[in-house]
Amino acid sequence: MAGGVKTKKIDYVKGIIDDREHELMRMFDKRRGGSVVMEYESRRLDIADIVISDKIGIERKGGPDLPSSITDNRLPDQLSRLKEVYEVPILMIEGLNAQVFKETGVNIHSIYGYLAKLACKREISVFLTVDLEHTAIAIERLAYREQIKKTSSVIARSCPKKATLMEQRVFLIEGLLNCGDKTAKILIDMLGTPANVIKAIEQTKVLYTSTGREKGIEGILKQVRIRGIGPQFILQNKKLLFSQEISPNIVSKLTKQKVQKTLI
Amino acid sequence: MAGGVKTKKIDYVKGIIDDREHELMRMFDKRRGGSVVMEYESRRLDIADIVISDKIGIERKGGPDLPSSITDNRLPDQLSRLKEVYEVPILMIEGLNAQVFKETGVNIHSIYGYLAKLACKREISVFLTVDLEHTAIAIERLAYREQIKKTSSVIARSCPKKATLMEQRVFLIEGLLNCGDKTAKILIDMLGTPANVIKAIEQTKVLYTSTGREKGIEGILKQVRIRGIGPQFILQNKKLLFSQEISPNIVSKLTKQKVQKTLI
DNA sequence: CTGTAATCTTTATGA
DNA sequence: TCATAAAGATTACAG
Repeated sequence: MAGGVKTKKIDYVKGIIDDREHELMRMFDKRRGGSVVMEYESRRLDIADIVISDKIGIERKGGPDLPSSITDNRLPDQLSRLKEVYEVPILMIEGLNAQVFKETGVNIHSIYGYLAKLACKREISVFLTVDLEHTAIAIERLAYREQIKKTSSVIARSCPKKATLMEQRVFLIEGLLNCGDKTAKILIDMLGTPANVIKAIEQTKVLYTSTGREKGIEGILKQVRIRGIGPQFILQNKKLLFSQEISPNIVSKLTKQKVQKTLI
Repeated sequence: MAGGVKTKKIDYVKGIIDDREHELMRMFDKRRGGSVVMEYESRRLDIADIVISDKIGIERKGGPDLPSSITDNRLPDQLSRLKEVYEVPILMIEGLNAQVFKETGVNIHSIYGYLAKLACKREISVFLTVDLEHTAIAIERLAYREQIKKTSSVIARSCPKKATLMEQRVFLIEGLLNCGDKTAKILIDMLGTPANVIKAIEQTKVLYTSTGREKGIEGILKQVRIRGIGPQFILQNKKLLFSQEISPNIVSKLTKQKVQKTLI
């Protein structure tokens, strides 16, 4: 191992930083060498301080600067523009501590009142960091999540390799919408295999009243009388399993079409 | 003004506080006399630490406690319950400072990684305070806003999106054997829908050498050239999806056969 | 949640 | 065809 060229894995993320944010850029430079490195582009930005993707725009606000920027209405203005442009607008507050409140003569109530408003309206995500370095780390993490990790990984679905076949099947079917282990177990048990469960969902029809409201279901799954399997279950999972309406884009469209065409 | 009985205007707000939050209650007691006084009720709460209305539930987390509660999955659990019950779930982080990070052995990246996730998903509001007193102030402000001011407080429920359809699909396909988020994402992307992935697995054959060793695969998935999809992947998942060789027994065999027979 | 190490699978290469 | 090594992905575990 000694002398070996054991290469550590490095992920590169991109971002655009307002050209006035000198310290932040220096900090990113300094942090090169970590497991995630930020390859930023410096540019004059009107709306945000840092942009990570089309969706995510960040307004960075130093703790000492926060109170005054609230009272003179600068921050609310910036944020209202931010939220109009970015789907995920983030206010990043850096280094807010007791000291800050001591020094500024601003009424504490106005500051927390404003933060309370943000929390209630839920239009902006508030992100707090301790100091400049942590701000950089936080931005790296946001970029990593947005650019590298992408797939939700909402719950890391690690099905133990040593599980029985039945357990693995239940686990798979649990991935359906509105389906916990209980429902999954019964479905597998009734229909035999996961493939049959899929097929059953495909072949089950939703019945409507004359006014267009869902009335019930018709088909195989009607006979499986368990709570939780009704029109909603069928509709949602049909969409999940079969709907073609989405346009993903990792691979070239041509290759994709070629591959999909070979499916019978 | 001197000697006059000019009564200061006082607003009274109400809240329910978990009976284990002693310091917080003491702090509210101490603050009586301010322009907003909290008339709290102490009660054992299961899912929040402070409740301000049927809409707003607050989970209070001390800075020093934050890192560990993330790594052992306590916080994610608490928050997921919180957001199920309250329309406006709030995580209140108190006294997060440099000291805190020094003391815990937890990786900084983990903490900001989790906060980044919260910010991106926008399911809960994060509220930061400097210390206990400020936590009390913040809660007063929230309550004031909700109970007294009332104006337009309630959220626009902007993006209720729990997860995108794509994420749900990846989640489902991850249930296959030897399939993590990477492989799942590519499969969905290539084949369009989960149903197509299943179909593709069904239609892919495993090739053997004359001596009976697995040589490769033939079919649609051959064209999806990614590491991780070979004979093993096909064999294991075919068994998972299609093999009928198992006999579970929740339901009577007769019913089961009747149901399965109706599948085309 | 992140980092790292261990394990497994496919793929490329050489005999 | 077999054997081995390299590359990539997933799983398990610790902090």
